[in-house]
Amino acid sequence: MNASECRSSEFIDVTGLNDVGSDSDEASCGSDTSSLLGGHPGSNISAHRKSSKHLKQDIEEKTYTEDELQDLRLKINCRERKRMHDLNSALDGLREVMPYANGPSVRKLSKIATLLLAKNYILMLTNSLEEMKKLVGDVYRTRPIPSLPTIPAGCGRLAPPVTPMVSPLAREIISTTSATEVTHNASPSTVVHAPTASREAQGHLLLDRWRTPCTCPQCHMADPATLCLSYGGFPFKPNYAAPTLMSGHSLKPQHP
DNA sequence: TAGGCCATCTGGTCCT
DNA sequence: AGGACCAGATGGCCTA
Repeated sequence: MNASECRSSEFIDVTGLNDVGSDSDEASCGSDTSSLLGGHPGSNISAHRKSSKHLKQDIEEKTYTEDELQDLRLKINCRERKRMHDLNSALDGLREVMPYANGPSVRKLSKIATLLLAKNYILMLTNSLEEMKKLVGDVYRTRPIPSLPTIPAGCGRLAPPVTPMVSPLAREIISTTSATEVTHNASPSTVVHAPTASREAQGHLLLDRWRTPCTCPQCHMADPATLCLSYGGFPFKPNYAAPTLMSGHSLKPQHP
C-alpha cells in the first residue's frame, strides 16, 4: 500500500466525529505533501518498509533519498492514523451499547469516560446476574416453576431518555448506581422498548431500575412471583451497593 | 484565557 | 524485515 492508496481508503470517518482530525488529515496528507504522494513510481519503497529502528539506520547510512524517506514517513503516519481511527470506531461501538443518552444533540462521552463507564457497567451487570441467579434458585426451591415464559428479544430494554442535551438527569444517571438498560438477551441491537412515562417520570424510572416496569406486554404479569427477566416483576431491590458508574475518575460533567 | 479533549506525527520497542 | 503497539510532543478546537 503506497501513500496515495492509504489516503483513498483510510479517511472513511465512520463516526463522523473526527471533524478536527479531518482537517489535520487534509493538512498532513494533503496539499503540502501532494507532490510526494505517488511521486516515485519506479522506487521499490514498498518493499523496504522499515521500522523506525531500521529507518534510522538507513538514514545514517544514507540508503534513501530525502524524497523516499519522506514518502516512507507518510506511509508510516498513514498506518498509525488508520490504527487510531479503528480504535475510535471501536470506542464508538462501545458508546452505542452504553446506558447513556446518545442522541444527536448529546455530546458524546470522552474516551476515558467511555472506558470507565463500560467497566462499571459490566461490574453492575455481573452483580445483577448474580442476584438473579440467587433469586431464581430461591424461587425454584420454594415454588417450582414448570417453564419460564418466552421473552421476546429486546424486551425490557429501556430507551435512553430523549433529551436535547446532557441534562442534569443524564448526569445523575451517570453519577448514581442505576442502569438505564436491562436486556433480556445479549444482543444490544434488538427492539427498544421505550418507556411511555413523562420526562419526569422517566427520571424516576431510570434511577430506580429495580422497579422499572417493562412496557412489554409479556412483562405485565399479574403475579409478581412469575419470573420476568426484565426485573420489572421483582418486588425487591438488590442489597448490593452498585458502584458509581464513573467512580475512580473525576469526570467533568458533560455540558450541552 | 486556561484547561480539557482530541488528532496527528514521530521515534522506540515488541512481535511474527 | 515489516508491521503493530505505545507514549511523548504538538497544535487545534471548544467551553467555562
